[in-house]
Amino acid sequence: MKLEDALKSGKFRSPQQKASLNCLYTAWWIKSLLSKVLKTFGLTHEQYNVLRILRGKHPEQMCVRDIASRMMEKNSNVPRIIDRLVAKKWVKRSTSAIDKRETVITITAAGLGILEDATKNIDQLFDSTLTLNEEEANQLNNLLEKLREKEE
Amino acid sequence: MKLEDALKSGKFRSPQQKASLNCLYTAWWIKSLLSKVLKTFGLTHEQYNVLRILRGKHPEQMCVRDIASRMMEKNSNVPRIIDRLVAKKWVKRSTSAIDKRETVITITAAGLGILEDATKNIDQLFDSTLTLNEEEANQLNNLLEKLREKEE
DNA sequence: AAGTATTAGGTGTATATACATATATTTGTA
DNA sequence: TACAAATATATGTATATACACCTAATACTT
Repeated sequence: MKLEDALKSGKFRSPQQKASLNCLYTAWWIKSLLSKVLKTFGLTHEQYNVLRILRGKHPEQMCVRDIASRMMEKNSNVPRIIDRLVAKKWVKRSTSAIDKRETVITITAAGLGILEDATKNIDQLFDSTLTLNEEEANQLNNLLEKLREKEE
Repeated sequence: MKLEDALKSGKFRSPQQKASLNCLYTAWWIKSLLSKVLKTFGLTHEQYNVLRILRGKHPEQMCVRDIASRMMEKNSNVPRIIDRLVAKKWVKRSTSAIDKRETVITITAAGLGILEDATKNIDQLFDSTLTLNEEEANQLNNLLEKLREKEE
Protein backbone atom coordinates (compact mmCIF):
# COMPACT_ATOMS: atom_id res chain seq x y z
CA MET A 1 0.00 0.00 0.00
CA LYS A 2 1.26 3.45 -0.87
CA LEU A 3 1.76 5.77 2.06
CA GLU A 4 -0.73 8.20 0.54
CA ASP A 5 -3.44 5.55 0.90
CA ALA A 6 -2.39 4.44 4.37
CA LEU A 7 -2.62 8.00 5.66
CA LYS A 8 -5.36 9.17 3.26
CA SER A 9 -3.19 12.10 2.39
CA GLY A 10 -1.75 13.07 -0.95
CA LYS A 11 0.55 15.88 0.01
CA PHE A 12 4.17 15.52 1.02
CA ARG A 13 6.63 18.37 1.04
CA SER A 14 9.36 16.33 -0.64
CA PRO A 15 10.36 12.73 -1.32
CA GLN A 16 12.66 13.06 1.68
CA GLN A 17 9.79 14.05 3.95
CA LYS A 18 7.70 11.25 2.57
CA ALA A 19 10.55 8.84 3.24
CA SER A 20 10.64 9.82 6.92
CA LEU A 21 6.91 9.35 7.30
CA ASN A 22 7.05 6.14 5.30
CA CYS A 23 9.68 4.84 7.66
CA LEU A 24 7.57 5.72 10.71
CA TYR A 25 4.53 4.06 9.19
CA THR A 26 6.42 0.95 8.13
CA ALA A 27 7.87 0.60 11.61
CA TRP A 28 4.37 0.80 13.07
CA TRP A 29 3.26 -1.84 10.57
CA ILE A 30 6.12 -4.20 11.41
CA LYS A 31 5.55 -3.73 15.14
CA SER A 32 1.89 -4.63 14.70
CA LEU A 33 2.82 -7.84 12.88
CA LEU A 34 5.30 -8.70 15.61
CA SER A 35 2.93 -7.93 18.46
CA LYS A 36 0.24 -10.14 17.01
CA VAL A 37 2.55 -13.15 17.37
CA LEU A 38 4.16 -12.11 20.65
CA LYS A 39 0.78 -11.65 22.28
CA THR A 40 0.04 -15.35 21.92
CA PHE A 41 3.14 -15.97 24.07
CA GLY A 42 2.26 -13.33 26.67
CA LEU A 43 5.18 -11.19 25.53
CA THR A 44 5.42 -7.58 24.48
CA HIS A 45 7.82 -6.32 21.84
CA GLU A 46 10.14 -4.83 24.46
CA GLN A 47 10.10 -7.88 26.73
CA TYR A 48 10.99 -9.99 23.69
CA ASN A 49 13.82 -7.63 22.87
CA VAL A 50 15.25 -7.96 26.39
CA LEU A 51 15.05 -11.77 26.24
CA ARG A 52 16.89 -11.81 22.89
CA ILE A 53 19.60 -9.55 24.27
CA LEU A 54 20.04 -11.83 27.27
CA ARG A 55 20.21 -14.91 25.08
CA GLY A 56 22.96 -13.23 23.07
CA LYS A 57 25.23 -13.37 26.14
CA HIS A 58 23.83 -16.50 27.78
CA PRO A 59 25.04 -18.18 29.98
CA GLU A 60 26.69 -14.94 31.04
CA GLN A 61 24.66 -12.50 33.10
CA MET A 62 24.13 -8.90 32.04
CA CYS A 63 23.65 -5.76 34.08
CA VAL A 64 20.74 -3.41 33.41
CA ARG A 65 22.90 -0.78 31.75
CA ASP A 66 24.34 -3.30 29.27
CA ILE A 67 20.86 -4.44 28.33
CA ALA A 68 19.68 -0.85 27.94
CA SER A 69 22.52 0.01 25.58
CA ARG A 70 21.45 -2.77 23.23
CA MET A 71 17.75 -1.87 23.17
CA MET A 72 16.23 -0.57 19.98
CA GLU A 73 14.41 2.20 21.79
CA LYS A 74 17.13 3.80 23.80
CA ASN A 75 14.75 5.30 26.34
CA SER A 76 13.29 2.00 27.37
CA ASN A 77 12.79 1.74 31.10
CA VAL A 78 14.67 -1.52 31.46
CA PRO A 79 14.17 -2.05 35.23
CA ARG A 80 10.41 -1.98 34.69
CA ILE A 81 10.51 -4.35 31.72
CA ILE A 82 12.57 -6.71 33.82
CA ASP A 83 9.93 -6.50 36.58
CA ARG A 84 7.43 -8.13 34.22
CA LEU A 85 9.89 -10.76 33.06
CA VAL A 86 10.79 -11.65 36.65
CA ALA A 87 7.09 -11.96 37.48
CA LYS A 88 6.74 -14.52 34.68
CA LYS A 89 9.94 -16.28 35.81
CA TRP A 90 11.64 -15.81 32.46
CA VAL A 91 14.62 -14.00 33.99
CA LYS A 92 16.28 -13.85 37.40
CA ARG A 93 17.50 -10.69 39.05
CA SER A 94 20.27 -10.48 41.65
CA THR A 95 22.75 -7.97 42.99
CA SER A 96 26.30 -8.08 41.73
CA ALA A 97 28.83 -9.16 44.33
CA ILE A 98 31.57 -7.04 42.77
CA ASP A 99 29.61 -3.78 42.53
CA LYS A 100 26.59 -3.71 44.76
CA ARG A 101 24.99 -0.94 42.69
CA GLU A 102 24.65 -3.29 39.75
CA THR A 103 21.73 -5.63 39.23
CA VAL A 104 22.61 -8.65 37.18
CA ILE A 105 20.05 -10.46 35.08
CA THR A 106 20.05 -14.04 33.82
CA ILE A 107 17.60 -15.63 31.43
CA THR A 108 16.02 -18.81 32.85
CA ALA A 109 15.41 -22.12 31.08
CA ALA A 110 11.74 -21.17 30.81
CA GLY A 111 12.79 -17.84 29.31
CA LEU A 112 14.96 -19.57 26.73
CA GLY A 113 12.07 -21.88 25.93
CA ILE A 114 9.46 -19.20 25.33
CA LEU A 115 12.02 -17.18 23.36
CA GLU A 116 12.72 -20.11 21.06
CA ASP A 117 9.03 -20.75 20.44
CA ALA A 118 8.23 -17.11 19.83
CA THR A 119 11.22 -16.65 17.55
CA LYS A 120 10.28 -19.64 15.44
CA ASN A 121 6.82 -18.16 14.87
CA ILE A 122 8.10 -14.69 14.15
CA ASP A 123 10.68 -15.92 11.67
CA GLN A 124 8.03 -17.88 9.83
CA LEU A 125 5.64 -14.94 9.73
CA PHE A 126 8.33 -12.58 8.50
CA ASP A 127 9.65 -14.97 5.87
CA SER A 128 6.16 -15.31 4.45
CA THR A 129 5.09 -11.67 4.79
CA LEU A 130 8.13 -9.56 3.94
CA THR A 131 8.55 -9.57 0.21
CA LEU A 132 11.98 -8.09 -0.40
CA ASN A 133 14.67 -10.21 -1.99
CA GLU A 134 18.19 -10.16 -0.64
CA GLU A 135 19.44 -7.43 -2.94
CA GLU A 136 16.51 -5.16 -2.15
CA ALA A 137 16.97 -5.76 1.57
CA ASN A 138 20.62 -4.77 1.29
CA GLN A 139 19.66 -1.65 -0.62
CA LEU A 140 17.11 -0.75 2.02
CA ASN A 141 19.68 -1.24 4.77
CA ASN A 142 22.12 1.04 2.99
CA LEU A 143 19.52 3.75 2.44
CA LEU A 144 18.36 3.68 6.06
CA GLU A 145 21.92 3.90 7.29
CA LYS A 146 22.58 6.75 4.92
CA LEU A 147 19.43 8.51 6.16
CA ARG A 148 20.80 8.35 9.70
CA GLU A 149 24.24 9.51 8.66
CA LYS A 150 24.18 12.63 10.81
CA GLU A 151 23.45 10.57 13.88
CA GLU A 152 24.85 11.99 17.11
CA MET B 1 25.78 4.54 12.08
CA LYS B 2 25.42 0.91 11.12
CA LEU B 3 22.64 -0.94 12.87
CA GLU B 4 25.22 -3.35 14.29
CA ASP B 5 26.80 -0.48 16.19
CA ALA B 6 23.53 1.08 17.30
CA LEU B 7 22.41 -2.20 18.83
CA LYS B 8 25.89 -3.51 19.71
CA SER B 9 25.01 -6.71 17.96
CA GLY B 10 26.64 -8.30 14.98
CA LYS B 11 24.27 -11.08 14.19
CA PHE B 12 21.25 -10.87 11.91
CA ARG B 13 19.48 -13.85 10.45
CA SER B 14 19.24 -12.35 6.99
CA PRO B 15 19.42 -8.98 5.22
CA GLN B 16 15.62 -9.01 5.32
CA GLN B 17 15.54 -9.41 9.09
CA LYS B 18 18.15 -6.70 9.43
CA ALA B 19 16.04 -4.45 7.21
CA SER B 20 13.05 -4.85 9.53
CA LEU B 21 15.08 -4.02 12.60
CA ASN B 22 16.80 -1.19 10.76
CA CYS B 23 13.43 0.25 9.93
CA LEU B 24 12.28 0.04 13.56
CA TYR B 25 15.48 1.65 14.75
CA THR B 26 15.38 4.41 12.13
CA ALA B 27 11.79 5.20 13.05
CA TRP B 28 12.81 5.50 16.68
CA TRP B 29 15.65 7.77 15.65
CA ILE B 30 13.41 10.01 13.54
CA LYS B 31 10.83 10.19 16.32
CA SER B 32 13.50 11.28 18.78
CA LEU B 33 14.60 14.07 16.44
CA LEU B 34 11.00 15.18 16.02
CA SER B 35 10.20 15.05 19.72
CA LYS B 36 13.19 17.18 20.59
CA VAL B 37 11.71 20.03 18.54
CA LEU B 38 8.08 19.41 19.43
CA LYS B 39 8.87 19.48 23.13
CA THR B 40 9.90 23.11 22.90
CA PHE B 41 6.37 23.83 21.71
CA GLY B 42 4.67 21.71 24.37
CA LEU B 43 3.57 19.21 21.73
CA THR B 44 3.95 15.47 21.46
CA HIS B 45 4.41 13.63 18.20
CA GLU B 46 0.81 12.43 18.21
CA GLN B 47 -0.69 15.78 19.14
CA TYR B 48 1.28 17.30 16.28
CA ASN B 49 -0.02 14.63 13.94
CA VAL B 50 -3.62 15.44 14.91
CA LEU B 51 -3.07 19.16 14.39
CA ARG B 52 -1.61 18.54 10.92
CA ILE B 53 -4.54 16.35 9.99
CA LEU B 54 -6.97 19.04 11.12
CA ARG B 55 -5.13 21.72 9.16
CA GLY B 56 -5.40 19.56 6.07
CA LYS B 57 -9.19 20.02 6.16
CA HIS B 58 -9.36 23.45 7.73
CA PRO B 59 -11.66 25.38 7.90
CA GLU B 60 -13.79 22.25 7.75
CA GLN B 61 -14.32 20.31 10.95
CA MET B 62 -13.45 16.66 11.28
CA CYS B 63 -15.00 13.94 13.37
CA VAL B 64 -12.87 11.70 15.59
CA ARG B 65 -13.13 8.73 13.28
CA ASP B 66 -11.88 10.68 10.29
CA ILE B 67 -8.90 11.88 12.24
CA ALA B 68 -8.17 8.37 13.50
CA SER B 69 -8.17 6.94 9.99
CA ARG B 70 -5.42 9.37 8.98
CA MET B 71 -3.15 8.74 11.96
CA MET B 72 0.16 7.05 11.41
CA GLU B 73 -0.31 4.75 14.37
CA LYS B 74 -3.70 3.26 13.71
CA ASN B 75 -4.31 2.36 17.35
CA SER B 76 -3.97 5.91 18.57
CA ASN B 77 -6.54 6.80 21.17
CA VAL B 78 -7.72 9.94 19.42
CA PRO B 79 -10.30 11.11 22.01
CA ARG B 80 -7.55 11.22 24.63
CA ILE B 81 -5.11 13.06 22.40
CA ILE B 82 -7.83 15.58 21.71
CA ASP B 83 -8.36 16.01 25.46
CA ARG B 84 -4.83 17.40 25.74
CA LEU B 85 -5.23 19.64 22.71
CA VAL B 86 -8.51 21.03 24.05
CA ALA B 87 -6.83 21.73 27.39
CA LYS B 88 -4.22 23.82 25.57
CA LYS B 89 -6.94 25.52 23.49
CA TRP B 90 -5.43 24.38 20.21
CA VAL B 91 -8.62 22.64 19.09
CA LYS B 92 -12.31 22.94 19.91
CA ARG B 93 -14.61 20.00 20.45
CA SER B 94 -18.36 20.02 19.94
CA THR B 95 -21.16 17.61 19.23
CA SER B 96 -22.38 17.31 15.68
CA ALA B 97 -25.87 18.67 15.12
CA ILE B 98 -26.58 16.14 12.36
CA ASP B 99 -25.45 13.03 14.25
CA LYS B 100 -25.27 13.52 17.99
CA ARG B 101 -22.93 10.54 18.35
CA GLU B 102 -20.24 12.38 16.46
CA THR B 103 -17.79 14.76 18.07
CA VAL B 104 -16.49 17.33 15.65
CA ILE B 105 -13.14 18.95 16.09
CA THR B 106 -11.88 22.28 14.77
CA ILE B 107 -8.37 23.64 14.97
CA THR B 108 -8.23 27.09 16.58
CA ALA B 109 -6.21 30.11 15.46
CA ALA B 110 -3.79 29.38 18.29
CA GLY B 111 -3.55 25.80 17.08
CA LEU B 112 -2.76 26.93 13.56
CA GLY B 113 -0.14 29.29 14.95
CA ILE B 114 1.71 26.74 17.04
CA LEU B 115 1.49 24.27 14.17
CA GLU B 116 3.09 26.71 11.78
CA ASP B 117 5.91 27.53 14.17
CA ALA B 118 6.59 23.90 14.99
CA THR B 119 6.46 22.86 11.35
CA LYS B 120 8.94 25.54 10.34
CA ASN B 121 11.41 24.25 12.93
CA ILE B 122 10.88 20.63 12.02
CA ASP B 123 11.32 21.25 8.31
CA GLN B 124 14.57 23.08 8.96
CA LEU B 125 15.88 20.34 11.21
CA PHE B 126 14.97 17.64 8.74
CA ASP B 127 16.39 19.45 5.74
CA SER B 128 19.69 19.83 7.53
CA THR B 129 19.81 16.39 9.16
CA LEU B 130 18.42 13.96 6.59
CA THR B 131 21.04 13.34 4.02
CA LEU B 132 19.29 11.51 1.21
CA ASN B 133 19.03 13.14 -2.19
CA GLU B 134 15.79 13.04 -4.13
CA GLU B 135 16.60 9.88 -6.05
CA GLU B 136 17.62 8.00 -2.92
CA ALA B 137 14.48 9.15 -1.12
CA ASN B 138 12.34 7.86 -3.98
CA GLN B 139 14.18 4.55 -3.91
CA LEU B 140 13.65 4.29 -0.17
CA ASN B 141 9.94 5.01 -0.57
CA ASN B 142 9.64 2.29 -3.19
CA LEU B 143 11.46 -0.28 -1.08
CA LEU B 144 9.37 0.48 2.01
CA GLU B 145 6.18 0.17 0.01
CA LYS B 146 7.41 -3.08 -1.48
CA LEU B 147 8.26 -4.36 2.00
CA ARG B 148 4.66 -3.74 3.05
CA GLU B 149 3.24 -5.35 -0.07
CA LYS B 150 1.38 -8.07 1.80
CA GLU B 151 -0.42 -5.49 3.86
CA GLU B 152 -3.88 -6.48 4.96
C1' DA C 1 40.81 9.19 55.28
C1' DA C 2 36.92 12.46 54.52
C1' DG C 3 34.03 14.57 51.71
C1' DT C 4 32.35 15.27 47.04
C1' DA C 5 31.22 13.67 42.53
C1' DT C 6 29.77 10.06 39.72
C1' DT C 7 27.41 5.94 38.56
C1' DA C 8 23.72 2.18 38.71
C1' DG C 9 19.44 1.31 39.23
C1' DG C 10 14.78 2.18 41.04
C1' DT C 11 10.60 5.13 41.33
C1' DG C 12 7.26 8.75 40.04
C1' DT C 13 4.50 11.25 36.48
C1' DA C 14 2.50 12.61 32.05
C1' DT C 15 1.43 10.85 27.84
C1' DA C 16 0.97 7.15 24.56
C1' DT C 17 -0.34 2.35 22.66
C1' DA C 18 -3.23 -1.60 22.43
C1' DC C 19 -7.30 -3.32 23.40
C1' DA C 20 -11.68 -4.33 26.01
C1' DT C 21 -15.82 -2.52 27.43
C1' DA C 22 -19.51 1.01 28.23
C1' DT C 23 -22.84 4.58 26.70
C1' DA C 24 -25.49 7.23 23.65
C1' DT C 25 -27.40 7.65 19.27
C1' DT C 26 -28.82 6.21 14.88
C1' DT C 27 -30.18 2.72 11.51
C1' DG C 28 -32.54 -1.15 9.98
C1' DT C 29 -36.20 -4.33 10.38
C1' DA C 30 -40.18 -7.08 11.97
C1' DT D 1 -43.57 1.88 15.78
C1' DA D 2 -40.71 -0.87 18.81
C1' DC D 3 -36.73 -3.26 19.27
C1' DA D 4 -32.32 -5.22 17.77
C1' DA D 5 -28.03 -4.21 15.49
C1' DA D 6 -24.65 -1.13 14.27
C1' DT D 7 -21.98 3.03 14.92
C1' DA D 8 -19.32 6.97 17.25
C1' DT D 9 -17.02 8.06 20.93
C1' DA D 10 -15.53 7.76 25.66
C1' DT D 11 -13.49 5.29 29.43
C1' DG D 12 -10.73 1.72 31.88
C1' DT D 13 -6.46 -1.12 32.33
C1' DA D 14 -1.84 -3.01 31.47
C1' DT D 15 2.30 -1.87 29.51
C1' DA D 16 5.44 1.28 27.33
C1' DT D 17 8.09 5.81 26.44
C1' DA D 18 10.32 9.90 27.89
C1' DC D 19 12.23 12.06 31.39
C1' DA D 20 12.92 13.88 36.18
C1' DC D 21 14.42 12.72 40.51
C1' DC D 22 15.91 9.62 44.42
C1' DT D 23 18.97 6.41 46.90
C1' DA D 24 22.83 3.49 47.53
C1' DA D 25 27.36 2.39 46.35
C1' DT D 26 31.66 3.38 44.31
C1' DA D 27 35.33 6.45 42.57
C1' DC D 28 37.85 10.57 42.81
C1' DT D 29 40.21 14.44 44.94
C1' DT D 30 42.65 16.83 48.21
